[in-house]
Amino acid sequence: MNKTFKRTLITSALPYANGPVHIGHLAGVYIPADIYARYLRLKGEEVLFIGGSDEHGVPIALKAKAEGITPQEVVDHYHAIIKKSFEDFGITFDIYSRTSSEIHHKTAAAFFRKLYDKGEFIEKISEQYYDEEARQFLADRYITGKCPHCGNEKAYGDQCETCGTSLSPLELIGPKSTLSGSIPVLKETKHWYLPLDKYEPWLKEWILEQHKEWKANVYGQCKSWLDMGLQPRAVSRDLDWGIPVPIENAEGKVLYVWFDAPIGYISNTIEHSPNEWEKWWKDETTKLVHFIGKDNIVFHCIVFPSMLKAEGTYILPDNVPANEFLNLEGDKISTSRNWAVWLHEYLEEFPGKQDILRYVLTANAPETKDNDFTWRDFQARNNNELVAVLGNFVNRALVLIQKYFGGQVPVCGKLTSYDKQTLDEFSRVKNELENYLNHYHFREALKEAMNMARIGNKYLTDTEPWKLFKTDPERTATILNISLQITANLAIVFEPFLPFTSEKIKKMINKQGWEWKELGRVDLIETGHVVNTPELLFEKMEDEIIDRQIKKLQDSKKANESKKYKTVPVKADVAFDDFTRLDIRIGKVLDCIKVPKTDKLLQFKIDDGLEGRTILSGIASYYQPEDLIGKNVCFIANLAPRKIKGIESKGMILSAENSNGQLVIIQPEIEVLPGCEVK
RNA sequence: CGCGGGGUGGAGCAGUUGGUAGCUCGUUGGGCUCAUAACCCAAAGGUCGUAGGUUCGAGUCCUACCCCCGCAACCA
Repeated sequence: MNKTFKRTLITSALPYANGPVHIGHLAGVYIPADIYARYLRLKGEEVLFIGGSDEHGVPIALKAKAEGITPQEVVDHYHAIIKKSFEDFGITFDIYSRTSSEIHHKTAAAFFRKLYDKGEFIEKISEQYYDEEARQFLADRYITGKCPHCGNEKAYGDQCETCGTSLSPLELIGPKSTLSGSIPVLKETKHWYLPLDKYEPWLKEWILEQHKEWKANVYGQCKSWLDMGLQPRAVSRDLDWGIPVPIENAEGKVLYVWFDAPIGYISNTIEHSPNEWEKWWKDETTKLVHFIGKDNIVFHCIVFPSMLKAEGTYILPDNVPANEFLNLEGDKISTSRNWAVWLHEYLEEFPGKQDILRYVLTANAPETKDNDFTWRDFQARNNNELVAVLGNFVNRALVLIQKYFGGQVPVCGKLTSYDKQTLDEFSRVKNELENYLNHYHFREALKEAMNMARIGNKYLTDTEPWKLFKTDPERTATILNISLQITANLAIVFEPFLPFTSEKIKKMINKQGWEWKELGRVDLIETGHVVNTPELLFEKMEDEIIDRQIKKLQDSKKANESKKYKTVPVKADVAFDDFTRLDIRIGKVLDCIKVPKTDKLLQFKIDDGLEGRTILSGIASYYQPEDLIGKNVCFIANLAPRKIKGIESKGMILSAENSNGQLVIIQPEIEVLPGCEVK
């Protein structure tokens, strides 16, 4: 904590190159990282800001297969889009590289090899499902089968979405590969594990004792993991896309993505400065900061540090300011559902308006909890804050100078106590601002920056130079001189947040480049200097533009749903006799309650015309229990009973699954007696 | 009793080590007219999720409960 650092190494999570990047990426990781990097550079500190694409792993391999191209072609495509999006948004990476690069392959392999030679890995042989048709081992997620708990036919190898229990692929009844549809076979495979349990005592000391200052969400997450106890984690996979495991007899095995990806930070540093990269990674006076989203906390706080520790010569992160998630119009951002604002599309539709998005995403950044991005909020913040406060002040100051002094900076006379008070206020805000930035509170920092513009507006309104000009031109000169100095200060203070705007201001006042330490000075622009004709920094955003964006989102969602929905092929024929063995009936819901401690389960008491029965059904997400009471439902009466959550369920309530996954119960068209058979 | 984060005026959020709640936007009224009907001032509006407890005093500590979000090999 009390360490004095000489330089700062900033890393930002490597985006996965199987799709473009959206506002969530920007808000959670890249904008905060960029603000921090720009701020430190402006202070004249030595900074290196690292980014890059994460290009290995199963999903990319699968996407390539599905599209009939090579994985390299997939990542080439998205890497280019992602890289350009970041550039266009002014994310000032010192290097943005990629994990498919040769240098990364070499670095990651060497890293693995060193740990291997040091004996830091455990070797384990286990049985895993293998798809003989696709000729590869299957990740848990790519195996489906019947859930042993609730009987759902479409449970995944890692989890059953219907009853929510987590599974291992071996538990699935009748497993099937989602790749080829074939039945996978168990095959022995050898993998290397990093024994995280070995590092547990050290991690506890390092995080829980020495880094109490980490953000609550980060610290809490780590504590939770450490308290639960750590398990060895596999660092290799059976796959043909990735970095080959660099030891003998390891054909067909690659480094697992999470092992390879963080090493990308190192490789990219080497690529950027091959001769002095070690000063960034192996010198205790370097401050290492990882900017990530909350899904990456465990990798960056527990796994990667353990890797670095095992290697032995690297420094560890000083802080990991992870953000929570950004939602969009009330819904989770989702690539597969196309519920997102894509950066490359935003840039096309709002050319030159990067700073508006940078502003909105910073002002509403999910720093302490998940936040919501809405287009209405986007519009309001643009119109009421950027236009009305910042843009307006700069415009006022410059227009007044044009009007009264022909654009030539007038003499600053004696300062009144009000002038001094204003400037004092300025330095107070400056201190606050720095404090926030130093502690990664970018949302608050931005608010303080805006306060500087507010101070400017208030200053003009209070001093009323337009009234004074006739009677007291000297005083007017002083006021406008100060107003212009304030404008120059705004150019400095907004540089980390709104770099394009800052640049525009500098252009208008016909000046270039100040350092952060000059913030608060009132002699930034000398008397007699000529400023350029002012133009508007921001424009009002009309309703139609916003409405169009909202409509676009809704349309793409709809299109996506109908496109995605495919009628499932009809299953193999069954004999009539088999059909008659199934006893389907109508029952009346006597009572319905939610099963405690579950998300999806409803417990039904059904009048079946006999002694009544209890049935559990996983439809709580779609129905209020009380709404179902008194309804007729269709159920299978002779399904073997099964205990779920300790309650015996006798039968199964039938429902139809809509394209969006919604379950809708089947009801008879008119009221029928409980216990009627369905034929 | 799985774990973590969150639950503060209409909306979005601050509240550092406990001392009777702040900010931005919105609303209402007023002022001003240099400015993109922008700006400035003022007011209204909160029993800080609920119930207990510790304390002279709690949004801030403790206990229980409720609600929202997320939770490891796809995703910031």
